[in-house]
Amino acid sequence: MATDCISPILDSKCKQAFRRRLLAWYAKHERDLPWRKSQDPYRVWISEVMLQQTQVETVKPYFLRFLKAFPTVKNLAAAEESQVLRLWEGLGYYRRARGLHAAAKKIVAEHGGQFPRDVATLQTLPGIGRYTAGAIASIAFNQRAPILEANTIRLLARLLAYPDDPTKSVGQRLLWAMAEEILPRRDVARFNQALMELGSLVCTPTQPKCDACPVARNCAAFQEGLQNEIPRASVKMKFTDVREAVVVVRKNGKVIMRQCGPDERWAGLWDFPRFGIESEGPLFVEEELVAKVRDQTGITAKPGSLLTTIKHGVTRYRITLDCYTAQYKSGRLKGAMRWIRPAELAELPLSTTGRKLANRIIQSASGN
DNA sequence: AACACGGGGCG
DNA sequence: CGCCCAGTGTT
Repeated sequence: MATDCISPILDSKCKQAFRRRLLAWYAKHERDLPWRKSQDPYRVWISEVMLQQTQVETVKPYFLRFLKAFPTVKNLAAAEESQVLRLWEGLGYYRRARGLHAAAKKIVAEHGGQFPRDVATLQTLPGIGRYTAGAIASIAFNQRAPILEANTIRLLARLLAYPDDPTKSVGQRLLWAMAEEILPRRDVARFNQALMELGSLVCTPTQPKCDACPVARNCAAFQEGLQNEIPRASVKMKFTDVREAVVVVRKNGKVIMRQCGPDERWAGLWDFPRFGIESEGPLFVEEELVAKVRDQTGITAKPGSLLTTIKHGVTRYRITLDCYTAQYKSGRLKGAMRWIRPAELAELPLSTTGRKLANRIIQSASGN
């Protein structure tokens, strides 16, 4: 066996056998996913961006709805950003939606509405990094471009029995090189998707189905019985607990909302007045609510009942969110704040917590 | 190299 | 409740 190979499967004969086994397996087990109906680069692009850090089952309904609203890159480029965000609502990582919209405009303006075909040019578009560029180039254009993402990191790490954290830069360098080494000359679109499919369906994070794996004989981890230890877990980020409050300030049936700025959480989405809570005890909390509502909105309001408490996580924060009502007393709205009617709430793009709250307001305004 | 960025699914 | 997910961009 050649000693300059990254792994046994990179020996050229083994490599060919590996590809053949993988493709044969994929021919049998390929899932029928909505974005596999065609190789239209627009559809591939939308799906790949939606799939960033988001599971296949979650993406399906969003993809179908999005494609119905914006069937082509021109439709997307011509859309209102708020409409794009509205269709993204609930999917998370909203910068992806803004990037998609900006990239669509750029493709129309600078590329005549035609998708770039090469990895380097694809990577100049917002929201398209090394993985997504490789995915579009290979899947839509069958270019010989490697990909590396959650499924294939795990798969390749096991094939190599790579003992360290494969998400660190050393491991990434190695695995990107391997992802390129194993690429076939043709059929790259199917090959790359087959790698991900195998990682997703067989080479799973826990309880990998090695007995059903077409390339178990190429897998160093399996040969050494290490499939449950590899890949080594990455250092986990620890959560910080924080308390936050949102306040539904009401006046003549309207509520105060604002659009989040470009450099903050939920950029482009609308939100209720929201802030951290430091004090303990209902009296001190009420005092803090009044002060922070006034500071943020310019309005003096009297806090009412605690509507609900929602727990959710954002990055490293574990947030306990208390939702209050409050009644307008005095003052004028400042900055980006707006009075919004309940009916308008339905049209604005909101975060998931914002939507939960908004639904209650819409309900109580229309129903009883 | 470390963080920020969401939210849901699953054991 | 902790881990994981078809990553990207900024610092």
